[in-house]
Amino acid sequence: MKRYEWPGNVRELKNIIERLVIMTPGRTISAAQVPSYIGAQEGPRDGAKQGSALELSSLREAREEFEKEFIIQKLEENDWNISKTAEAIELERSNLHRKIKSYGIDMKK
Amino acid sequence: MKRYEWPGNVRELKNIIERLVIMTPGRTISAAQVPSYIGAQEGPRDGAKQGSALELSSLREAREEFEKEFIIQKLEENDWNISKTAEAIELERSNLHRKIKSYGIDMKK
DNA sequence: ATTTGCATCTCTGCAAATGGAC
DNA sequence: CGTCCATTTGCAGAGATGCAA
Repeated sequence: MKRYEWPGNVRELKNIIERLVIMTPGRTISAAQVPSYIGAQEGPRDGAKQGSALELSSLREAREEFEKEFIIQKLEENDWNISKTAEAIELERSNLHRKIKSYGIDMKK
Repeated sequence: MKRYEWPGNVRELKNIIERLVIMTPGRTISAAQVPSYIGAQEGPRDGAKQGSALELSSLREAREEFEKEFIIQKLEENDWNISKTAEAIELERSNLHRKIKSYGIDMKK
C-alpha cells in the first residue's frame, strides 16, 4: 500500500498546501496530481529540475515552472488551439509560440 | 519516511487532504474551496481579496499573483528576513525590495 | 534594511516573412 | 496560382535584473 511521505513539519506542509492552491494553473486541481505535490513521489528528490514548482527554491525556476503548467492548462481548456489560448491569456500568438517551444510543451495534435 | 506522532493539526490536515483527494466528485478539487478548509488566504494581508491566481485568465496577472504568494511563502520560511529570503530564492536584495513594494506585501514588523 | 541610478539582459507586441494544407 | 491559417523571425520599446552606490 502506498503511503504518502509527509513533510517534516507542520509549517512546511501548510505552505505546500497553500502553494498548491495558489499555484495550480487551472480552475481545478487534478486529484491524481495531489499526491505528487505533497511528496508521494518515488525516489530521492535531489536538486534537479524534476518535480513541481512547489519544490523549487529559485524564484526564476518556480516562475517558469508555474508559467509552463499554466500554459498547458490553458491549452487543454482551449483544445490545444494556439490562437484561442493566446487570446484567452492575453498573450500574442507569436509569444505563445516562443514559450511553447522554450518550455518544450508537447503539442499532441 | 519514519512515522511519529503527528500533532493534532497535522492529523487534521491529513484528513482534509484525504477528503480532498478521495471524496471529491469528478476527480477534481475546486481550488477555491481548499483555502476555506485549511484557513489559508486570510488574515491581515489580503482580507479584501477573494480568490487567487486560479481565477485569473491573463498570464501576466496569474504570474504576478503567483510570484507574490511565492515571495510571501519564502519570507515566512525565513522569518521575514530580507537578506536570507533573497539568498534563498536567488534574487538580489534590491530586487526583492522592489517586488515587496510593488506587490504591496506587508512587512508586519 | 531600503532606496536609487544605470548598464545589461530579457520579454513583449507588432509586423513581416515563411510554411503547409487545401 | 491563390487563400487561409499556423509558425517563425526581426526589431524596437518596455520591463526586469544585478551591481554599486
